Amino acid sequence: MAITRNIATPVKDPELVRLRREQIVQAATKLFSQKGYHGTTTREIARESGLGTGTLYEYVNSKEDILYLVCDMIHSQVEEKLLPVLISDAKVSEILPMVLASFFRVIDELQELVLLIYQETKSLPSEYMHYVLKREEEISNYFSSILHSGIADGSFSIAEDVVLLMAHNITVLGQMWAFRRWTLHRSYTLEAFTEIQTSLLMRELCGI
Amino acid sequence: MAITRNIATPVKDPELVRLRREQIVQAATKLFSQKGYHGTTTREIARESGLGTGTLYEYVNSKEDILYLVCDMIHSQVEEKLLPVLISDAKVSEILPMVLASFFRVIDELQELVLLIYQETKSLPSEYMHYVLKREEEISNYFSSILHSGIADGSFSIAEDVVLLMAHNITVLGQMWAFRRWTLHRSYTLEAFTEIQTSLLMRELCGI
Amino acid sequence: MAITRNIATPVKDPELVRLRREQIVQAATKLFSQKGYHGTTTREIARESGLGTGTLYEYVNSKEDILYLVCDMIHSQVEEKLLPVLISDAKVSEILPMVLASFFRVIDELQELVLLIYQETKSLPSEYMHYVLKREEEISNYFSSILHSGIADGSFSIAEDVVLLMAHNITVLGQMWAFRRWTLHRSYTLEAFTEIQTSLLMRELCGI
Amino acid sequence: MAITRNIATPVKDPELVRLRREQIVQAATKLFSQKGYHGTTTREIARESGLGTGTLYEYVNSKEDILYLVCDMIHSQVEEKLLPVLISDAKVSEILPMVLASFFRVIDELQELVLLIYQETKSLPSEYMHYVLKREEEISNYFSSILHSGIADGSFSIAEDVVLLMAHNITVLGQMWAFRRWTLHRSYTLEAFTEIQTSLLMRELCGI
DNA sequence: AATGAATGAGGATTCATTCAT
DNA sequence: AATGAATGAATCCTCATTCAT
Repeated sequence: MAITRNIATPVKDPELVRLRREQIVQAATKLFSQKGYHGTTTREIARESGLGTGTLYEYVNSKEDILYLVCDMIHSQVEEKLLPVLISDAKVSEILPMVLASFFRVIDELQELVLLIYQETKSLPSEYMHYVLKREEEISNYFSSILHSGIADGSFSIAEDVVLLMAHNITVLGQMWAFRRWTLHRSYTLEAFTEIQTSLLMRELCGI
Repeated sequence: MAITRNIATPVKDPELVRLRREQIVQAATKLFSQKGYHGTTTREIARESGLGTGTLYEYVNSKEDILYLVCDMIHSQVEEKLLPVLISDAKVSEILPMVLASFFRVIDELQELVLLIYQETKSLPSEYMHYVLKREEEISNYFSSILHSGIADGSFSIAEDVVLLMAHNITVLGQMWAFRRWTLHRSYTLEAFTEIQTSLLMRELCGI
Repeated sequence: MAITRNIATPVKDPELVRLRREQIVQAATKLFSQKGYHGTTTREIARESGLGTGTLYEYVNSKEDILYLVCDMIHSQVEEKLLPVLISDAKVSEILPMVLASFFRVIDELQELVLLIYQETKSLPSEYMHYVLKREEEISNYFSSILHSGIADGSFSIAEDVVLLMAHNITVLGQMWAFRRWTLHRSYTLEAFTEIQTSLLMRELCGI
Repeated sequence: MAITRNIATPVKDPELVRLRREQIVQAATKLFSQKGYHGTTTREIARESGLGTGTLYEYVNSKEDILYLVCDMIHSQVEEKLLPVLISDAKVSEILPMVLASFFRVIDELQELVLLIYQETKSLPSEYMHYVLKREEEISNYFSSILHSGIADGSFSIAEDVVLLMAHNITVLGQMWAFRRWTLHRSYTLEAFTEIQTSLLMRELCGI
């Protein structure tokens, strides 16, 4: 379960808080994607959320809070789409390609948001950054654990100390589909991209 | 030869322009790395450059110009450090590891700057972005051409249509050393990182 | 009914908008008269209006907007003072002297403002200028219609194609009382000025 | 002979000063006409003059000096074109229409400049304004003296105390051709304008 | 709980003028 | 006498945040 930073609010009803923050995050996500964090004003976020300028600040203490909530939400979405596949009880060597395919598909669907995270994380105050990076790391961890299982059952022939790096490689190569899209989409479909990356990875893992 | 966007200036002596812009870029690079593009004021850049507020604007037309110059300079530095190795006339299968080592070393040295590019390119107006992305692509192209040679002389056994993607993979995995440093540097030294990435790559390339 | 350019504002209560803009216009009018448009800063206008710097910009989008509002208001004042006389149902040959007297009196009262319009209209962006010139023309039109009636009922013996020019002459000779005041006020009282101009005009009109 | 304010210069050769100031005034006149006084920078004036930024300030002490020189030059041009006609020794009643025709023609030729004076005189510091207004008044004086002669020889039947005002009227109605041109030129040619204004004036003067 | 008007610190940019060469 | 690089005070405008209603 992901650790999430608490954000203070004077509003008592927690369900209402959840609802309003959802409105805010949805609006902010849209605007940040279009115009960037710095290019978006809190007024715009309020309007897009359907809230008053003041109301926004009942549910959030600063613009940075909003960015944090957005980042948090994006990670949740990635995880949410990834988890079902991870739980499957197929053989490891079969799971990995499936997970990769899901992962790349998620990235493809959430392109704008992945981009957003890459570009705006550094705008967060460092205390928030901690949380966001933690979430980011969790994704790598999924791949790590698959790799470990694969080594354990003999499917993969790589050294233990390579695992961590490979997990990062996978994560970053997936995200690359979002942040290098202008170039990559010209030459590859998502399917081609997925197939090539998967087969390259299998060559690394199986030495074939 | 890199195409570079011309930036208008009323100053006539081109040598002086070069000199002052160097001061400006150096100051801006430092400040942007520390506080981000949006977190840095033009006044700070001027002061750090040792110029008056007005003088800054004799050499640059906007804050965005400065960011562009910074990006441009960073790419130049990467290329400058990369080129000597690329020119070497060793066998392709020997060149690649050398190039990788150089590339990763450059990234390591210019960490802050690579990070900077990743985070701030999107703050450029689109006309500038064009140039910056072009430069970025040139780096991938170096790797592409090495891969092509390797295929040609039989050193590498990969399909032609995989080349482009692999070149991007290499570029991004290198840059990852900068933008995931907080995690990676905890577990790997630059040397270990280089060695693992190289060997993984050779497995992909040679099918061993 | 005068067409007036709409100026966007985020403030919702139209009555408040009216009130605040009135404050702003009053302050700006005073300052522009004293120091000219370019010599007045937006901060000064804000302070003189009793508003914060930021508040000013809730009711106005630029300094040019303020100038526009000032011009608009001046024309409204001139018209407001002129209309009662125009509506009177006296004979045309009697109305004209009355209208002239009113017109010159208005100019005398609003001297500074008339001057202001003459000097600063050209500082408006062309889209605004359109509106201001339209308003200006309306004043000439009042005189035109009086002259036409006079011709129709035989009071005035001038050709139809002279009417327009005479209307302009009247307008400009009136405004002259404001923009040549330094010289004229030395030699004539408003009453003398009015009497002479009126009698000269009647000679033109009646050929006497 | 017009009194002209002296402007200090470190340059010794008076002929050179005259030459350079001519360049400056010509450049400034063009630019002020196009973009207004405030919209024109001293740098632009220097460039258009073919001088260096610094050189400009060898011949002029401030931007206001330039405006003054421009105003002065415009008045000289008006006078220069007007004088030949004034000297003529025809009968007064014949001279006036000729003078009017010349005056209106000059205004027509120098439209932009007349406009310029109207709009920018107030930008002058008050000490300069004095001189400019004096020059302006001289033009009225020409008309005054013609009117006086006409009264003296019985051509005109108007009271002495009307003369001054009529002289101003004439001046302003002429200038109107420049500053109301957008409206007037739509309805009248210069010739028609001249003819109507002249005949209206003769009605005033001769009571016919 | 909701609102939106009010605020002022802060930021990018301009430009008349100076002065060393 | 000519130059043009250097300057910083000044300006318009923005926007995150607050607070009275």
